[in-house]
Parts: sequence; C-alpha cells; structure tokens
Amino acid sequence: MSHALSGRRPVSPETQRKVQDAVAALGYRPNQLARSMRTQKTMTVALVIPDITNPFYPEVARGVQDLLSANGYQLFICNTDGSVAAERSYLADAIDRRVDGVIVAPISPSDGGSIGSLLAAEIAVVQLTADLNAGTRSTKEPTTDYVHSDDRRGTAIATSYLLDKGHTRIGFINGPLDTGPAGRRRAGYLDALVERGIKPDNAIIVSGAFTRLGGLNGLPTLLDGKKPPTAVVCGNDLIAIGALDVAHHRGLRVPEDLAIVGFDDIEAASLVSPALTTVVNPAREIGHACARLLLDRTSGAYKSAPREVMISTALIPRA
Amino acid sequence: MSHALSGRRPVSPETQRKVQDAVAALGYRPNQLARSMRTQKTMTVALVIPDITNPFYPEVARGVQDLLSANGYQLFICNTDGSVAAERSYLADAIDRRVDGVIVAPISPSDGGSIGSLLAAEIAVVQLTADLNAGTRSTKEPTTDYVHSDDRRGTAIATSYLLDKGHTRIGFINGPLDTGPAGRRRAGYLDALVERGIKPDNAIIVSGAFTRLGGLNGLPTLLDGKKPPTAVVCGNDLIAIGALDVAHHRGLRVPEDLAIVGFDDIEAASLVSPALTTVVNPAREIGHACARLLLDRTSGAYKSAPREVMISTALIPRA
DNA sequence: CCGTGAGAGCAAATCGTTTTGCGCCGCCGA
DNA sequence: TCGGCGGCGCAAAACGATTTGCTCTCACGG
Repeated sequence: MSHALSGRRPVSPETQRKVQDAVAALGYRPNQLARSMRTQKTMTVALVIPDITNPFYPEVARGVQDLLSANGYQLFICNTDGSVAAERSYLADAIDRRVDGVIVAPISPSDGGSIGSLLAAEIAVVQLTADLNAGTRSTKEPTTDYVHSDDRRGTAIATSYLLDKGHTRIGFINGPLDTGPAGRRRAGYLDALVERGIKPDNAIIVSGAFTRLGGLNGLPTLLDGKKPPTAVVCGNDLIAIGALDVAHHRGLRVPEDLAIVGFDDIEAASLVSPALTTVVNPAREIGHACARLLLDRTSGAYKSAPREVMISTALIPRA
Repeated sequence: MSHALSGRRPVSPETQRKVQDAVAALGYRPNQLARSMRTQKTMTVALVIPDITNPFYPEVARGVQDLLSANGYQLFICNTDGSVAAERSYLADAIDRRVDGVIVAPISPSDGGSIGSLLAAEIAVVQLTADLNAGTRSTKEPTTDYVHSDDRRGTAIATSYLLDKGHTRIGFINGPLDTGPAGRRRAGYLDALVERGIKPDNAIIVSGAFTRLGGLNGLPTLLDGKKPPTAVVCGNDLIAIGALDVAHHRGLRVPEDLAIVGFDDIEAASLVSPALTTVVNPAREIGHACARLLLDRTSGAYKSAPREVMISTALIPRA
C-alpha cells in the first residue's frame, strides 16, 4: 500500500485512482520525518546571516524563499550577530538536522573548517558576498558556489560621482574590515581616488560596524580631524543614516556642507531627509541568485565546478 | 552503546567519561532526524507571518528566535503574503514536518480549521495579534495562547493626542479590515472620537493595505472629499509614510497643513522628514512573549487553559 | 555460601516511510 | 496446455536513533 503509485512501478490507472481516493478519504498525509529519514532529503535549507533585523537581509531572505518554497523547501533562518562561534554552532546544527543546503554570509572569510564539514556531509553550500578581494582572488579556487554584488564597482561609482561634483576631499566610513564586502567597498573607493590621481588619506578612512551606530561614531572622528572632508562615502545605508544624524546634529547642511552617499538602497534611504544618494544593492535579486544556485545543486541539475554570480550595482542619485 | 549515559539509567562516572571520550574522538553527532522520529520532538517551530519584508516582522522574528534558539529550537519562517491559501498550505506543511509549535499571525481570524488541525496534532499554537474585538470577545473562548499589542488603546491615544492639538476633523487610513489589528485600531480611533463627542465620518475613514501603497492610495481619497481632514491617523507607519509622500507631493506642510500619526514605530519612522509621531508597538517584545508562551507549552511547564498576553503601546510624539 | 543489587552489555521493538524482492493471479499467444 | 508477462499484494530491509527488557558479572553483606 505504501504507494507503488508514486512512480516507481507500473500501476494500472484504475488502482491508482482507488489509492488516491483512499488517501483523500482518510486524510492521509505522509510523515515528512520518516520520509526524510528514508530518502535522505529533508527539503530544508538553512540561511545563515548576521541579523534579520538589518534591513538588507529580509529582502535577501525573501528572494531566497520565493524560489525555495515554490520548490517545496522550507527555510531555517539563523542570526549569528557577527559571532563566529554562533555561526559555527548553527552550521553544525544544520548538519545534524541534515539540511539539504546552506546559504551563508560568512563572518570570517577564512573559516574554511565549517564549510569543509558541510561539504563533507554532502550539503550544498552557497556563500553570499564572501571574500573575493582581487588580491587573494587568483590564489585559491573557490570551493563552493558564490553570489556577491559588485561592491567594488559600487563604491567606485559612488566616489566618482562625488569627484564629479567637485569634491576633492572625500572620507570613507566603512564596516568591519574582516568581512568581505567591507574590503571590496574600500577597494572601490580607493580605485576611484587613484584613478583621479588623488592620494588616499588614512585620516579620513575609518571602520566601524555596519549599523547606524557605526555612522554615529565614525563621522565625528572624520570631522574633528585636521582636514575634514567635504563628502563621505559610507559602507552601507545604515552608516550613512547615522552620519546624517551627526550632520543634522551639528547643524551641517546636506549636501551643501557635507555630501553623503550610502550603499544598499534600503527602503529607509529614500525616506530620510534629504533623500540619500546611494548605490543600489539588489537584495532580492541576490536572494534569488542564491536560491537558484542551490536548487541547481540539490536537484542535481548542476554538479560541476563551483560557479559565481555577480550581481551588478548602480548609483541612485538623490541628494 | 546508544548512551544509557544520557540520563535514563544509573551509570558509573567512569563509564560515562569513557563514552564521552569516545564520542569526542569519533566526532559522533546524533542524527536529529532519527532522534526526532523516536522522541516525537523536532525542536522546530514555524513562524507564519504575512511578509518578512514588512519592517515590523523582522523584529518580531528576532524576538522569537532569541528565546527559541537559546533553547535549541530552529525556526521556519513562512511568508503568506496575505493569502489564506498560502497560510493553510504552510500550516499543513508544518504538521507534516511535525514541528513542535507554530506562531501564526492569522490572515483571517475566522479560519479555525487550520488551527484546529494543529491542535489535533498536539502542536503548540500561539496566535499573534489576532481578532479579539471587544464585541466578539465574550462569545467565544480562545482555543490557543494569544499575544497581541494593545492596538485599540494605541490609536485611541494617538487620536486623543491630535484632538488635544486642536484638530477636530481627523481622518483614518486603515489596513485591511479582515485582519485583527486593523479592526482594533479602528475601534480605538472611534473610541477617542466618541469620548470627545465627535461624530465619526465614514467619508474620512478608508481601508487599504498595510503598506506604503496603502497610504499613497488612501490619503488622496480623504483630501479630495468635500470636507478634508486636518489630521490623519494611520493604521501603521508604512501607511503613514505613504501619506507623507502624498502630502509632500501636494506641497502640504506637515504638521502645519496636515498632521499625520503612524503606528508601530519602525525604524524608518524616525528617519522621515519630519520625524513621524507614532505609537510604539514593541515588536521584539511581542516576539519574546510569543516564544515564552510557546516554550511553556512545549516544555510542559504550562498545560492549562489558553493564556493571553497584552503588550502595551505608547505614543512617541515627534512631529 | 548464597542472595541481592548495582552496573554493564546485548538484543529487540519502535518511530513511519521508501524500496526491493518474491509470489500469486489471470490473460494472451504459441 | 504451457510459458511469459503485466498488475497486484505481501513482507522485509533500511534509515539512525531511543527505550526497554533481559542477562551477566562482580562485590558485598548476612
């Protein structure tokens, strides 16, 4: 009775219909645990991110989920809060629970150990916006699929935009440098300066957290230096919003006295006053790309060498 | 070997240590699927919400998860997009996957069927901000635990605030009335008007979606009526922000020409210009409360009649 | 010397499926 | 009449743990 009807063996249409009727009549629903146990597929994916409360990630999560749930998968969401220990623990738990795949925005790009055990457990892994600095790029081949946005070009465009506006002294408030995106965004910023023949000045480049607080703390150290900048590029929108707070608080006009550009184009960016010029980082699209790569693996549609997809960024000029 | 050590039988400390060493040496990790199968516990909870992209919900999710993951649970997040069919399908899937509990913000308060099957499957259920209008309140006893914020008092406070400011003609842009919160928020709005002896005017009360678009569509119909209001209470902050867009677009000064208050106090509320006066709806706290109720059930700490917890709201005056 | 009980080890049942092997029935062509 | 085969049903193995019952040994006290 356990359903030869489910495709494995030849069955007459008549019997098939009878079984289906019985299933409907009894309200029978197969126990997914038992099924998973037998088939070695749980139809489950873990999404490991720093913090769902960071407005960039719900969009990513949504993009991931749109595709996954259409394919019958459920999604575990894990917040690491930037703790490597938490990340490791979630990944270990993902293995224990036999998830079919993991999408992870790794805290520390070098923690290959956890990723390694996932691979060893034959779990599909997609890394999100991990470390791909040009410097280290050629030395090691990627071991998993990757999705990242073109951060470097993003900040390069943003910086060029400010240069075009006539600014010559442009600061940079970055996120934590041990994360992949921060490094790339910094590189783009430097690219643009160098291209115009401007020597970067470490006095107006700071690192903090990828949060509003990061901007709140970061901007004052720039402004209180010997030669304060007339414009600031921020590692993301939250930092930019924090910087905006500081500017308002100090009575600086934006953008007349101080120009600020952000990164990500979260919804809040269009709401602040003045509306933030920012680099759009299409979060949902990134999520879709992750899900796509993952599904290709779990479905067996793609088995070859790791792939990378780069989601392009673009400047949205506002004020 | 399968570990009498795990507490069931008396074991000498020496053996216990030996087993633990062996476990560590071999890197043995129990398969959670098999364990769940046997113990009938999956250490998994489903969170069913309209849309994680709505900035209110990541906070809730975070609040839920903080408690749950500290207790070893993982969280499935399901976006229904306001579709009853999707909700039903997610709940059915939750049963199939034998989750230990479900936290659900029900689309339609009357869809007892799905909730019923969850209860029948002995799954702990917490409903989030569901229908508890005073009118229907006494007739039916709740069948599950509930968490809701004091919506009614929230809008009442907000409306009174506007009345205190001298406004006498106050509009209301609501969310979909078939959701619990919308009904209660409307009730609070009416409460305040009636208390001051003002007759509500249906011409300046509209319903739309709980989104920015809701405000974008809603405000014009109020303003283009015969007697436009001088102030508007909005069903949530997204609606208020949409309304703000319209006001700006029409060249109305806020709050001089048109006062607007929101609901939820999402982060964006403090970012818009002018900063939005709003009612704080402590999302994370709500999430905590849900998790607390759920854990009390799954742990067996509480088995009696359904409980309700009411999270209180408060006005944050800004501009 | 024998009964007792603590601790250890072995084996089996169970959870609910999927998958596979095997046997039975009836129909068809040779 | 016999061989073969499509369709069907029954039974058993497997997935990997927990849980329980039973046996066995050893040491101790009566």
